[in-house]
Amino acid sequence: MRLGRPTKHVSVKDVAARSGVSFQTTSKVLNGKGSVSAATRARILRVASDLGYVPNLQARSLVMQSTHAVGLIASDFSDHNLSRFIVGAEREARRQGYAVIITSIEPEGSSGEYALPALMERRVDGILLAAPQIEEDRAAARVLERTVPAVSLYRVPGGGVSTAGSDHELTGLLATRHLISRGHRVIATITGSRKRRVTQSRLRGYRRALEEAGLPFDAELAEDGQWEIGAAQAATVRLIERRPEITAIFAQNDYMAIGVLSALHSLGKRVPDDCAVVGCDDIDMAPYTVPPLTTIHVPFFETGAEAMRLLLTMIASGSVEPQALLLPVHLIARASSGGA
Amino acid sequence: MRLGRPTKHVSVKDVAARSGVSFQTTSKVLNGKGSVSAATRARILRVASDLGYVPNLQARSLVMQSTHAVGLIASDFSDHNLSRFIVGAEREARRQGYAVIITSIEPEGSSGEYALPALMERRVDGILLAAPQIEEDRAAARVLERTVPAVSLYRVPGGGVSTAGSDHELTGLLATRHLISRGHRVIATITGSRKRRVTQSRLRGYRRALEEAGLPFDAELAEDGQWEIGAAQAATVRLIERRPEITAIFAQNDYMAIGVLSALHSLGKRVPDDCAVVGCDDIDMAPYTVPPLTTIHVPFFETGAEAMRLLLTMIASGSVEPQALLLPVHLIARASSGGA
DNA sequence: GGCAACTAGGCGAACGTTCGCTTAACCCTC
DNA sequence: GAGGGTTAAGCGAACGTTCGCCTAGTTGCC
Repeated sequence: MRLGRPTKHVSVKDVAARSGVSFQTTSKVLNGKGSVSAATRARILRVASDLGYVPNLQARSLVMQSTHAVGLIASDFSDHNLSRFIVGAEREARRQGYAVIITSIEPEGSSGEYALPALMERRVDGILLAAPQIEEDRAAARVLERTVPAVSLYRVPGGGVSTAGSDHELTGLLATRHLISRGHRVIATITGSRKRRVTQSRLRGYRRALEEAGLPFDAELAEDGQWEIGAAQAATVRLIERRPEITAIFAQNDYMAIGVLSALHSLGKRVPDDCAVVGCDDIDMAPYTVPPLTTIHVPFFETGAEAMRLLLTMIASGSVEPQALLLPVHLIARASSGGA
Repeated sequence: MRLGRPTKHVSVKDVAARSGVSFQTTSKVLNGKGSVSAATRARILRVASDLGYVPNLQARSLVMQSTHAVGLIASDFSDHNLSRFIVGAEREARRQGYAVIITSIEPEGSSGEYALPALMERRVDGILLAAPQIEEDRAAARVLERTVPAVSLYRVPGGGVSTAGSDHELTGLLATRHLISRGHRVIATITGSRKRRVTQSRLRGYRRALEEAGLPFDAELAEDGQWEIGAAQAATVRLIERRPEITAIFAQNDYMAIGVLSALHSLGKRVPDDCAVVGCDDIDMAPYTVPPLTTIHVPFFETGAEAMRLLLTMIASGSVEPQALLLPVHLIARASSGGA
């Protein structure tokens, strides 16, 4: 049984006292700076390890004026794509010796309300934004432009903040082109939340592909699925009832595509024979849906890593010119579009 | 266009200088301590807000000897269940004004190697462990027992660390009982990694249910699916080929259950008529698989919140008696077991 | 009108670092 | 043997806070 409080932390002064030198000399040794004789250096190092010395980064960052920590503001960690992004970002940060402080914000919440001030208080060296709410948060945008380097997954009002993401228009384009090349002429689409930029970009890609093929755009073929399985399922039912001649559906993400598959199944439609389905994102479940889902691979992991890399570069260089990173996407053909 | 570096942070001294008082008095006002006249209090607050003063938590924690930050060590954020857990934990931490620093560790990595020292350097007040590797990491366990309050999702060697989790044996029991009550007699199971405790607990529940019903346990009916869709799919094929009389499969998580569904589909077996399927975890996709998946609901979100609550209580009270939190689970019957 | 009690605010120290400057001792060199 | 250069180590200050103690000035009371 343990009794009492965890052991007190040992400081550089404790190490110094035990080795009979000043604490500044100890600091020099521990940082490999200044000139210290081999004998005392060895002695100090031994004592430090004996005592279990662990440097206090709080104190260090106070004098260094840099915490080597970045903040990550996310809307919802349990979103699968977002968590891939976070994994990529965290790993890159770790590789470069940065800590990551996370704060999630509620779906309706603004980042300026809690998350941003909380991170500023902790004096993070930079901020990675992965919350779509920022697209409408002018107050937060103003703060971000002035105070700390930031990279966002979504466009920040004013455009003064760097962004990183994949080519969403290309995503819509590739998906729709694929369906057209398979001979489909009546292609419906289920979109994410309409007010989001991703949605608009992917929709633009969809329309461009139709145009290329000389097919008309029909607003009745586009339903709002709000990024949710259930909503997409309902949207699919509405779509098919309204327009039975539909032979293909492009869902703006794989989650919704799963809802589409589920709806088609319950309507007695065979996939891909009666209706083909293409999703977006390439979640790791995509190869295992029934039937396996054709989708556009979106490099979330790499986006996270690249976004973090950009952020850390900005921090290191002190540069503030906003950049816009755009990562490529590609189609993965599986059975749901008669693909493989 | 922005030019130059982000603005320098304003300190309590800056505020003091502008208000014509000592910085200590400013500190008092900002913290609501000590007695200050209404006039100067108002003046100081105005100046602070004009200058955009943001307290520096680094400096504060240096003197307070507490960072109000906790570390979270996870194996893989993109694991859906884990991210639910993290969301719950983060939200509870935020509610209580704590920051969360995340570090993930690679599948083979030990937490002692990087994650633990990194968090100790940052002087976190406590650590939440969500990495199964800890079950075999004696070195990390030793560090944890001595230095900092911790709560783990997995049992830590030595047992000196509090744990939080759901009742895994009950999980296996409920799932198997359900299948038995539906008339099944040859029930296979697909397990997670064999060396993990969860796997053993769920397996124990499975065996207990069989025993209760007077059914024999047959090792040939238990296949290792390693928590992965693909492996589960392959395992299902092996299982069905070896024992065509199987009429039900209990998968130790929903991911693997999806692999099972996919395998059964490709084998031409109808679910639930030819073979019933039950999963575990109740991921949000479970209602939308084809057919909808019967599963055991595991409260990951609540587990995260409760684990964090326990951790913060331990921190606040200075108590170190290890506790073990066990959250209840329940069955959700859907079509894959002929349920609803 | 003298003394206690309170109020408003100042001051010094501490938390654990890093950094630049100074000092003491030693070794060369002319 | 005096001067200059080098090396090893110490010292003071700073980073931005909080905290306890001290001191003037005001008020209240008998």
